[in-house]
Amino acid sequence: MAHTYEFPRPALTVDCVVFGLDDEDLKVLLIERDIPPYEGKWALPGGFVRVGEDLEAAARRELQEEAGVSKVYLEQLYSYGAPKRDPREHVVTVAYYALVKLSDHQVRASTDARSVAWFSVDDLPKLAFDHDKIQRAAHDRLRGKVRYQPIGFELLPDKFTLRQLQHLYETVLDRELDKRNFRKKILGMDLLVDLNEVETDVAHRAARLYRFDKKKYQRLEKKGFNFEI
Amino acid sequence: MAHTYEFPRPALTVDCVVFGLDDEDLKVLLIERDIPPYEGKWALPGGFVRVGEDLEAAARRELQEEAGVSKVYLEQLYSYGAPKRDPREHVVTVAYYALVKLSDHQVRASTDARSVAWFSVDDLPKLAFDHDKIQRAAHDRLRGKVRYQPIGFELLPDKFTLRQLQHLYETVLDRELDKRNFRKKILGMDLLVDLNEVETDVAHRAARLYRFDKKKYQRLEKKGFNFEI
DNA sequence: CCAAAAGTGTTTCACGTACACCCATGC
DNA sequence: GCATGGGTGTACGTGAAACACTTTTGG
Repeated sequence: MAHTYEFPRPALTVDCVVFGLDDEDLKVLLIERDIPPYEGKWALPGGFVRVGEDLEAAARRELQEEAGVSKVYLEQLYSYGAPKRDPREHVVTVAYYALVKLSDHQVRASTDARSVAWFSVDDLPKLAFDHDKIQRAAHDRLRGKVRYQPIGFELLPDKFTLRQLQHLYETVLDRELDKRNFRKKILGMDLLVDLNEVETDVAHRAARLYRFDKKKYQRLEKKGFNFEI
Repeated sequence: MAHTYEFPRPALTVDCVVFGLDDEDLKVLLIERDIPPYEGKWALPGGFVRVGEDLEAAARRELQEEAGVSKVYLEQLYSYGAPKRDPREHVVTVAYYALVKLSDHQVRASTDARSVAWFSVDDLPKLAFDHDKIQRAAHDRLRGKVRYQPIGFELLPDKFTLRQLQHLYETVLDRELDKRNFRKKILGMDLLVDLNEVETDVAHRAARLYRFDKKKYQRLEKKGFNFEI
C-alpha cells in the first residue's frame, strides 16, 4: 500500500544510545545490522517513527523490539537531519539516550535475528551512519547532566553501596573523587535512605546498602533544592 | 506533482522562538497566521523542512522568509511529535531558539503579507498549536544556559555598558543582582574589552562602553575555562 | 544645585579541597 | 593475622554574598 503527499518529505526515525554500567566501565548497547545499508555493521537501536506515534513512544517501542529493553530512563538528546546522513535518502532522526540498570537487564539476545551486545564506551567499533557522532553527544550530555540531576541512580541497582555510587561518578566523569568528600556531600543532601543492610559475598568488610529517595528529591526540587556532585 | 512512499510518514517542520531584549523586558517574535488552521492566531515563525535541506538551514530560511531575520545565534531546542499537536495530520517539529540584537533588527514587516510583532514574554497572546509549550521550553533553556555560556551578548549591541549587561541578566534570570559583585565577577573574567568610549545622550554621567572578546573566550574555553554568572 | 546613575572595597561566611588512620570482615 | 576495602574529621583557602558612599554629568 502506497502513500502519496503533495510535497516530498524526509523520512523520520528515532535512535537510542543506551548506557549501562558494570564494575569495569560505562557500556553502550549496539545492534548488528542485518540489512543494507551498513549491513553487518554495529549501530544504535532505532527505527522509523509511525504515523500517529509519539516520538518517545517510538523510541521505547524500538528499544523493546530490537533490544528487549523496557522501563528505562529515557530522554531526548538532539535531532539530526543532515541530508546525506543516510545514503538512501534524506532521513531525519530524533536521538534519545537511555540509562538502564545492567543488573536488571541481563545481556539477552534480541527478539529478532540481529545480535545485540554491550560495548565499552572507550572501545566502540565504528558505527553505521552518523551514530558515532550521536553516541559522543549522548556521552557528553550524560557527563554534563549527571552532576546536576540525580540521573546516575538509574544506572545502579535499587540498593547500592556508597562505593558503587562513587565508582559511577568516577566512571562517568572520568576522574577520581575523594572518598571522604564524596560521602560527606552525598550524605549531606540527606537523599539516601540507609537500609540497615549490608552487601553480601564480598571478601572484606561489607558496605552498607542505600536507596535513593526519589520522592523526597522531587519534593525538595520544587522548593528550589539543587542536586549537585 | 505528487510524491509516493511505501509507508506513510509524519510531516516535518521547524519552528523558532526568537528572543530580543529592549530596555523594558525580554521579547518574543511572533507571526500572525493567514491560513488555517489557527488562522488569525499568533504563532512561532516556522515551516516545512524541504527534502535535502539541513534542519538548521530550514530554520534560518524560515526566519528570513517569515520575519526578515538573518545572521542570528540559533540553537536547537527540542523536537515535538505528539500525534495530535497539529489538527490536520501528524506533524513533527524540530524547535530552535534564536537570540537577536534588537538594536540591529528593527521590527520590520515580513516579506509576505503576514504581520510580525514583538511581544513581551510576560504578556504573550495565546499561541497556535503547542507553541506556548515550545516558547516556555525555550525560555527555560535560555534562563538555564545564559548563566553558563556567554550567549547573553547575542542579545546586546556590539558595544554595551555594564549597566545594560547587568540588566540583561536581571531580566532573563528574573532576579536582582548586586551591582558591585556583578561588575567584580564579569570584569574579573577579563573577557570584556574596554573601548574607552562612553555612551551618549544620557541625562546623567555616561557609562563606559565594552565589547565581548569572543575570540579570547574561545581560546580560554579550550583550556578548560568556564564562564559563569 | 539637584537628580540620576556610574563607579568603587572590605568583611563575613560557606563550601570545596586536601589529607591519613583505624575498623570490620573473610579467608 | 593479613589483605581488602569500609568508614570517619579537621584545617585551609577560595569565592560568593552582603553592604554604602563618593563621583560625574546633564539639565
